Amino acid sequence: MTATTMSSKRGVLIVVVGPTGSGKSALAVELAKHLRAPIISTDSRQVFRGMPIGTAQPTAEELAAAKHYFIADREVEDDFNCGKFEVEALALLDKLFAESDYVVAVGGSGLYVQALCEGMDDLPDADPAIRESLKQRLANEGLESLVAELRVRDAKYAEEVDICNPARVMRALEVCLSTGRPYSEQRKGTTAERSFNIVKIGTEMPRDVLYDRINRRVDMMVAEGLEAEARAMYPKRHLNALQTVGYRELFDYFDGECTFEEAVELVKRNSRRYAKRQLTWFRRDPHTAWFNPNDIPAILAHIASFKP
RNA sequence: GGUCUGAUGGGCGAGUGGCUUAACCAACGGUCUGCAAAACCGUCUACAGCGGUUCGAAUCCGCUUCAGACCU
Repeated sequence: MTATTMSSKRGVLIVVVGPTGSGKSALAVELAKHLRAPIISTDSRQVFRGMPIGTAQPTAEELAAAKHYFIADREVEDDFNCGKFEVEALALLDKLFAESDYVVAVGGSGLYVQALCEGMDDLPDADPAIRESLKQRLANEGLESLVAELRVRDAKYAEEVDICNPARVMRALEVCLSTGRPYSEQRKGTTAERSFNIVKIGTEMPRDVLYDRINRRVDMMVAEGLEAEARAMYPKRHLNALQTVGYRELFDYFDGECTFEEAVELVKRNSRRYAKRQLTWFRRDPHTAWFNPNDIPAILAHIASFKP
């Protein structure tokens, strides 16, 4: 990014990414305090109310230290996705940058970060009726049937999708059906222009240290009352918001499918796997500079090179 | 000292001469454009050691080492 393009921008969005349990939230608060910046969350689960422990939402202390957005500000019944997030977050940033040179974004949802920084193509939300019928067909006719239809409606995309992945096949079909046009034709893959500069910071640490932190954090969640939180959500377990590590495993325990101890072990394992997937996602972005999350001076120095 | 049993990849655990990548778990790598903490894909070829029998041995025989059980 050149100095001339930078000078036309309104401010700097500091995007903190990294695997779960790597200290993103705490780092974000530190940066927010130093830069007098608000924080917006790029986490697909922390947006919901009623699940503060299992999703490791910022603590009351952290929330008091900086203004947070997209934290526990909607119900689990509400539809939310990366597309909605992009629209709402951009509108919010427009206001925030009117008052602050810096805004910090933190969260572990790679797709949300992508939506915020690169933008999503203009594709429709899922039509509930279409999605439901596709789910039925998947259950009744199998994935092959859906793949066959995709070949007819969008041969190009059928060639490149992972045809073993029902979620991808269904989404493509869903877009074809709701727009009457091939999915691949509408998927531009272009990177949106943003009115602010973006600095991406990744939190990095040795794998064994990370895993140890994750394991201990799960134990802490249990100590803080994860079970009761999950039990309160049990009646809503079919909602997408509850398809979340830390809850699904306890739902299985409530259903008598495993012991409590086994459920907790699974929460740990699935958190580790989630962390690994996050790393795979975030490592791919060459714009991310990786730091030890405790090395605030180095991180601030890096940010300073992107003055608004 | 003697007898017996066992020794399989990080773990568990099949497989008793000739497709076995056993399976599973963990771990690791990867994919990713509206359910993304989701949904997927891939990798990890071991048989305690040595020698022998055989066209061919994880599988049969002998010795060695180790572990366990039992006997004196």
